[in-house]
Amino acid sequence: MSYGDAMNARVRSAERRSEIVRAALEVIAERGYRGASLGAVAERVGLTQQGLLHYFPTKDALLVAVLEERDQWDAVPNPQWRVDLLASLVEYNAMRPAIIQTFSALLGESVTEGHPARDYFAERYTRVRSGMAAVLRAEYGDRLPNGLTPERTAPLLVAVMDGLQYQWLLDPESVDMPGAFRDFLTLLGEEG
Amino acid sequence: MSYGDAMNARVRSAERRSEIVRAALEVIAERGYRGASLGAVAERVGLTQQGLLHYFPTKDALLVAVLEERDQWDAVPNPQWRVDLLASLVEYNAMRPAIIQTFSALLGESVTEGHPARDYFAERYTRVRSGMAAVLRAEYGDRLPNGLTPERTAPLLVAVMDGLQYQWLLDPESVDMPGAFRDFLTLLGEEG
DNA sequence: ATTATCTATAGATCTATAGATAATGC
DNA sequence: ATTATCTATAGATCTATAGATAATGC
Repeated sequence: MSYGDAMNARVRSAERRSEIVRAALEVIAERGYRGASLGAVAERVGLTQQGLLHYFPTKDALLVAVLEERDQWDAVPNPQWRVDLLASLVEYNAMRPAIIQTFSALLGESVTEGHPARDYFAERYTRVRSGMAAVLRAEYGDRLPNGLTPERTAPLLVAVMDGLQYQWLLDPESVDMPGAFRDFLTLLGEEG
Repeated sequence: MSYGDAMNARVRSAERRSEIVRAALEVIAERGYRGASLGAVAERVGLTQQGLLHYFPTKDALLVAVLEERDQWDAVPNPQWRVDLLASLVEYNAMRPAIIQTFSALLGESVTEGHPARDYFAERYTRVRSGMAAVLRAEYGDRLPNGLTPERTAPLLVAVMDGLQYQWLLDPESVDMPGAFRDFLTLLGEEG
């Protein structure tokens, strides 16, 4: 008996769902959310579009699953982190263009009106900024060497990460994303 | 006779085209490029969708006009600029959420495969980075006070501008975009 | 003549619903 | 019984082409 035979229905269904989510990540990377069709996602997992709707009853439900997946994949920073771990994260990201492309495309779309991912990103950035502030405080205390507070530095840190991703996705040959990010960290760590 | 009567056909046609481009900017801000329909743009200028196609024969042709408009509106930085002019530019942007939203949405979409604005953005960032490097060199010489070269600092400067725009669009109450950008400039200007 | 605009419409999509059929699990 | 999947299809869009009509300009 194969491994597959030993699985019960619940497990198999969960696996199918995560297969579908993975396929959705790919299709969104290629075409954005609005441009991604259920049919294209379904085709990638060998289902018809209607078969896919058995697992996710609407297109928005599938997007929710994609966003939840992300929250698992890269947790919001916690104060245990140190700044040099962020540099490693950026290096790791540089090896996964597809996933970065998915979320960069979604972030861009999310600023348009009534976009289903808008609240998700707004809330996520609130959390990420305060998580980053905590990381900075744990590392430097209430003042960074350059004189700024952790709370004022956090949005800059996040902005640099996101902004570099766009430049890098558009022109990976010309933009050394991890190197540029380390340069930014150097700026933070120096005495003002 | 009214002003309108004095205009010749060429002028009137050019005005119509720029009305359409303005409407397209709005609709793209609301729905992105893929989500923007020609019909929605046409409606805003009191035309049918087919009437609009008289001025721009395809949807992509309209996008090209939108991108050209932008190049006029905010020219690529030139070395005459000083760093504090950039801070004013960011303050100016903070008064124009709609236009920032248009181009943030387009930038996000542009990283998806075969997007018609992709080459535009890739080339634009190449120009903007080298323009920014020139601005920084004019201000600081070959080394910034913090020790980085203008060429290594330019991508960071651009990333901060873009990244802050997303955070600010998603949550304008919580993000002081111009203030954060000035903080970043402080970081650049301090002795390392 | 040329320009501006309209109606009609072809041809592609896309999401979602309805309902059938086959396979799986208590 | 429930779960997985399919076919058929309604109902909305969307872009673009064809061709008519009205208005404008040499």
